[in-house]
Order: sequence, then structure tokens, then C-alpha cells
Amino acid sequence: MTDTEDSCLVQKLSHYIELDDLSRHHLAQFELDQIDVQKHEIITRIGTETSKLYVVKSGWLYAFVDMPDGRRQLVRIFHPGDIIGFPDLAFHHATTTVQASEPACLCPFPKKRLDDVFRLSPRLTALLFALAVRDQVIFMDLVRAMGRMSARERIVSLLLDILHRLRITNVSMTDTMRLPLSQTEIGDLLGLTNVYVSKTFRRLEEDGFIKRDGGTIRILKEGEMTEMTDFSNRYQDMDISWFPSYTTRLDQAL
Amino acid sequence: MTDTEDSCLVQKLSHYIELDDLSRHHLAQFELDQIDVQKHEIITRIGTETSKLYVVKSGWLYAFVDMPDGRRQLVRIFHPGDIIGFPDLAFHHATTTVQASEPACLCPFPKKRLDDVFRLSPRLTALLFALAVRDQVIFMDLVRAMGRMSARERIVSLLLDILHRLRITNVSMTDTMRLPLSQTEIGDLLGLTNVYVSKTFRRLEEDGFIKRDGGTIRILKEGEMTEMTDFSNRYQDMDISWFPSYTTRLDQAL
DNA sequence: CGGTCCATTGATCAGATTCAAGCATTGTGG
DNA sequence: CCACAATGCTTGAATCTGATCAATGGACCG
Repeated sequence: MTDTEDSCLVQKLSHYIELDDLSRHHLAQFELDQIDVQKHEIITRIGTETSKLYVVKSGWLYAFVDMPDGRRQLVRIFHPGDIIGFPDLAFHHATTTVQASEPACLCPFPKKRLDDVFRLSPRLTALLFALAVRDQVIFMDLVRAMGRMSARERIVSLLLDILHRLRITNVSMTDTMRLPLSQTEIGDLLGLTNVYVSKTFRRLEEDGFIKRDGGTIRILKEGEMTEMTDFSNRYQDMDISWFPSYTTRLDQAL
Repeated sequence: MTDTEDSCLVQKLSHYIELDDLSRHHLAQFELDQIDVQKHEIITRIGTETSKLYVVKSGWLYAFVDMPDGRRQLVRIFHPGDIIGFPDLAFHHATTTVQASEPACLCPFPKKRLDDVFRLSPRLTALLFALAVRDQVIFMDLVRAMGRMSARERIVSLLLDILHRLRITNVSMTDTMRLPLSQTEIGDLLGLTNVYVSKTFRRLEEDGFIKRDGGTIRILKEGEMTEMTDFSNRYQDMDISWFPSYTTRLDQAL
């Protein structure tokens, strides 16, 4: 790919800092190859060796773990522009199974290709670091939802989370979004059963919070829903004040 | 502090990679100051400006968020050698409140002091990055526990998690540990009530899984408990194969 | 056209909460 | 040194949210 047309990874990261040519060059190294995957195809299987990361070009995917009794827990949803595999960087074996929830296109690249970024671009490294710790906060929000919220509140906070995530790269988006997840998948993400997800969605619709139409969903009372769940948008602003500048050189060493 | 006596931060990080003198020097910059805090004293309050991080020298602390109805959700426990505040790096305002669960000693340092590490030590940066993504996996484990496990299993997996964390820096530790958390705090961490935590602990003791004595707890059937919760130790091994080497120099740039 | 997946709905069940009371321990001020 | 308050753990009874079980119907697909 040329540096002139922005990939969705570049687009997403540009939301936080101005990317210089060197950074764009580094990021382009992550998107040299690409593969297509089918709906429900498994990308990485838990327990297998981790050697690669993936940039999502299109499609939704998710990571999950199986429980001994056959149930499962989704832990994360991936959208275009997200990078799959960071959590596994720290381990020799994958900690989750990653599966496509719809047809998708991915760019695989080896772990080792991060080396250049770490050695040559402290500022881009800081951005990746910030994204990693930002994701920790996203997990805390999920823990909070699952630990102390009712089924209704959990579903509402999931919808708001997805809405804000999609708005980063799609500023024109208002209140309607595609939701390519089954109710079973949503339940597996929020610690509920598919049955109760169905009942809760229906009640949300009856109460005028949402409007469903096929695979899309419309958020009708965003303000009320935000207040109901004490929701914070984690995708908008980022503190970049502590990032090293691009001009920093190593030869300033002690 | 001199470089000869290892701080618990250095001790903990040394578990994963050999730290060279430069790295030790960088880490020493995190422990220049130190403050004592009392039991239940609040270190950082949610919503206030984030400017500092803290290295824990002694004592246990935890991070939590309040719910509108007065309940709360703990999201993380800190032990000696842990760094407090990474998740807030990405934000201008603190996302959690951090409180001491017992008297503790902390070393505060400004965000900006990470700059040197990012610019001058790619390998140490990679280690911090690996710890950040490792923590994501810890959060996934917590999500899994709260989404798909019974109260008994959640408590068992918490006990195993703490046991393995303490064993990193205390290799002599076998099956007995101090647990300076009230049952209310444990409930707030696992999404349970203090009442049910009490009932569940009692049953675990009756069934011979644990033995309690004042503030300490003994794990009697570690193997069985590990299997019951499908527990994975996230603290033992780390994949450092992709880390840049210490000798890497920036002047290899394109 | 039959099979599969998914959403829906009702009846029943259970794990965990809520409410309430009692007891032990610790800390504090008189 | 004691009285008293505050905190934490325990236990029981009633209640409720969400799970389980089961059946139905629609949409899609080979």
C-alpha cells in the first residue's frame, strides 16, 4: 500500500497524534500482507504459539475463552483499525481464541516487526503504550459492568461503548449502527444468557431506548442511557503530554 | 537509594529480564521520593488530574470505582513492586480511586519521567509494554470469572491469583499468605456481597479447601482448586523473544 | 424443501441479594 | 481501665434477578 491512502489503522491512530512520515512508514510495515477470513473462521486458537499480530482492515471479530462446561466468555470485540494480539505479546501461547463474527480482512505481521518501532520511534511507541493502558481501562469498565450492573445496564453500556468506538473513524455516524453480533455472542460478552439478552433487548425497545431493524440498531435516548450507566467515553481524548517528541535522538544519552 | 540494594520494583522486573546498569538507573528514578500512607487513606481520587505514578514499596492497595447507588467495584489490587497509575497514563483525569487497604509506603514520580525510558531504553520500554499487556490478560481472567463463574469459583480463582503473584517475589512462600482485605472488599472485587462472601468462605473451609487464621489464609488443595477454575498462572513466564536488545542503537535508522 | 441458526416467549428453578440480628474484635475517650 | 462506638464476620429468612428448560416461528441456505 502507498503512504498516500490512509489505512484504517493510520486513520485511527491519527485521531490521537499527528503521525510523521517515519511513523507512517513503520505502520505500513504492519499491513504488508493481507488475508480474507470467513464468518466464524478462527484466526488464533487458545494455547497455540503466538508469533503474529493482525491489523483489522474490515469486519468485526472477537476474542473469547471457553469454560470447562462448554459455555464461553467473550472478552473483546475488534473493529477495523484495531490490532489483534497485543495481550498475547507477553506470553508464548495465545490466551484467547480469536474468531470472525462476519467476513473480514486482516493484515498479519510478526511480533518481531515491533522491534523497529521500539528502537526507532519513541513517540509511536508511547502511543502504542497509551493504547495498551487505555484498553486496560476499557476492561475495567467491563468489569464494573459485569460486577455491579443489571442486565439492562450492561447491554446499554455495551451499545454506548460500540457507538463511541465507531464514531472515532466515522465522524458522520450519528445514532444508528450495524451490530453484527448474535444475541448469544452479546450474552457471552456480558455474562448473560442468550434468552435473557433477548428479553432485555425487547424491553429496551418497548421502553423506547432503542429501535432495531434487521442487523442495525438505533440509539434513541443516548443522554438518558449515558446517565443510567454513568458511561464515560474512553475513545475521545488522550493525554499525550508525556509522549517523547519526534525529534528526540538517542545520542542525548547520559 | 543505591543501585546495590534491590528495590522490590527491580526485584519484580528482574524476574522477567536481566536488568543492566542503565535500566537500574532508570528505574531508580522512579523511587527517588517516598511517602507513607495510612490504612484506608486515598492516594488518587477518580476524576482528579493525573500527573503522577507510584511505585509500591510496602503494603496492599486497591483501585476502585463508585457506582451511583453507593456500591463500588474494585478493579485491581496492588502489591509491593507494582506500579500504580499506568491505566491513567492515557487520560487527563484519573479513571479510578486508589486507596490503601493497610498502611503502605509509596514512591511517587511524575508521568514525564517515563520519557527517558521511552527515548533511551527500548528494551526496558518493551518490558513495561509487556507488563501492560499482561495486565490486560489479568483483566480478561477477571472478566471470565465474573461472567461465567459461581461465587465459589470466583473466590478460589482470586486466592490462586494472589498466591501466584506473591510467589514471584517470595519464592519461599508455600501455601500460606496474609490476606489484608475485608470480605466486603473481596466482594466488591468479585461482584458479590459481603454476606455471600462470608457464606462462601465458610463453606470452602468446611469442605477443606482452605484454612483461615486471623488475617492469614492457607490453601490446602491447590491442585484441585486450580482444576476447578481452569486457572492459569500469568506471572511465571513471559515471552521476551521480541524485545529489542540492550545494545541496539538508534543510529541504525533508515 | 428440509436443516440450521437465531430471536422470542412462557414456566419453573436457583444462586445470590437484601434485610435483619447477634457476636467478636478493635480502637478511643473519659 | 472501662464503657462505648465502630467495624467486621456470621447466620437465617424472604425475595428477586437472571438461568434453565422447552417450544415456536422466521430467515436463510444448500
